[in-house]
Amino acid sequence: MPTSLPFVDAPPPERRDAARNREALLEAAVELVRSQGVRAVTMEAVAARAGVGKGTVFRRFGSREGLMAAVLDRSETEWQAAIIGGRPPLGPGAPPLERLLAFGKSRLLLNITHAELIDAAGNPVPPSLEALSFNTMHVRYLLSELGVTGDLPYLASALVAPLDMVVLGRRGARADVPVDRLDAGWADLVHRVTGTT
Amino acid sequence: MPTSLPFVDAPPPERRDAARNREALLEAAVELVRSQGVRAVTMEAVAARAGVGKGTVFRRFGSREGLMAAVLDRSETEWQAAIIGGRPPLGPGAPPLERLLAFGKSRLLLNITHAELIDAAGNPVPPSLEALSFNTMHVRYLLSELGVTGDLPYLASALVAPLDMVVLGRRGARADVPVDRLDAGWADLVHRVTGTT
DNA sequence: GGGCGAAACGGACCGCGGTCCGCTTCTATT
DNA sequence: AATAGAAGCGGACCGCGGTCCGTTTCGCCC
Repeated sequence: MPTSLPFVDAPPPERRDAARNREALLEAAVELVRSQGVRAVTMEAVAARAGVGKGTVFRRFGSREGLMAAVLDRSETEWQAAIIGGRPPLGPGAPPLERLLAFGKSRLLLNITHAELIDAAGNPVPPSLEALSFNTMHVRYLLSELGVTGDLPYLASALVAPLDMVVLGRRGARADVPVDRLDAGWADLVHRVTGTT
Repeated sequence: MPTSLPFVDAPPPERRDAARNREALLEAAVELVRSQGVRAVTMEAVAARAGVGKGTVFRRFGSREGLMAAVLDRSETEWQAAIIGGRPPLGPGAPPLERLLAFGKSRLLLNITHAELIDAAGNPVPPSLEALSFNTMHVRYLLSELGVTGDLPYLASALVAPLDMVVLGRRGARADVPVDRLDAGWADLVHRVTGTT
């Protein structure tokens, strides 16, 4: 008798050695980022440090971007938890507008902090319905709470975009603009879009 | 006696062979893009097609991104001319709001058309005050014409961002969203930001 | 035309991301 | 414990972006 009843059609679990290697690789990657910066994280270096072959890194994470995304995922998950179930004004409990502004500021800071990593993580793999990222979903929800009408998915993307631009640094705001100003600018943008004062 | 008086401190002109090679390389690159797509444009392929060495390509364009930017520059310049001095509503003559909306639609289409190329061109080289790209400068100007007050540089970037997001495809709108909707969404955004109906 | 310094050239070379495939290790089953 | 077949492994190999430096070409001046 199996120790736990599997869900029907559940994908077979990861083999034990595979899981061990995944963990070792992730830890190696995190440590390399911490000690030598994102640029030093080559697939071979990570493999060597984890004591496995290069092929294994690619099997587990698919690509360098995938590996970076996995590294990023740790802090990102934590942050998302703070949004979903944390304390106000980031988490539920505060009025929507306040939450929205807090979200923007927090996301901005996070983007700046993890700029290199986010950049190295690139686009998430699936080119399909990932349009509904966590960020846009959340903003979209807050907009609806605020009673904003219109193409909410689009408006949400449009609001999130300037926050990301800072990181991508592409044809837009530059890093030498002080954070306060970016934050203030975004707040103004939010007010204009939501029609609040 | 020199055939033309040089400007003071003007950088020495390009040597004749250098100019010839630049032209040949650019033509080779354009032709490769046209016939085989952006992905096929490897530095070695371009060099071979132009009948020069690989090193020359790098000397002229610095990097693959630089080369792509140079290729892109051709159509981009033409487009910019249409904005600056073309016929209304894109060019001067139409009311600012109309121009702004025309700009958005046009830019959106252009971004979609040249998506691969723009992506391959990456960030422009100088990480300095390039905050003032042509697009943001123009939007900023139109906003001021509309009498919008506030942090105009920021608002301009924020408006341009969603247009670019389509291309970068990052954590935002996806390619499978119909263009009309992107256009309509952007128009709505403009109205909200500018406080117009 | 000849000579000279500077600019440009070209291709061998390097590092890294990514693939491939023969070999090893795990685990379910009896 | 033995076994079989699937899952995982690893490192040789490839292609491309980018660098380097000895050689060639250019164009100015005599």
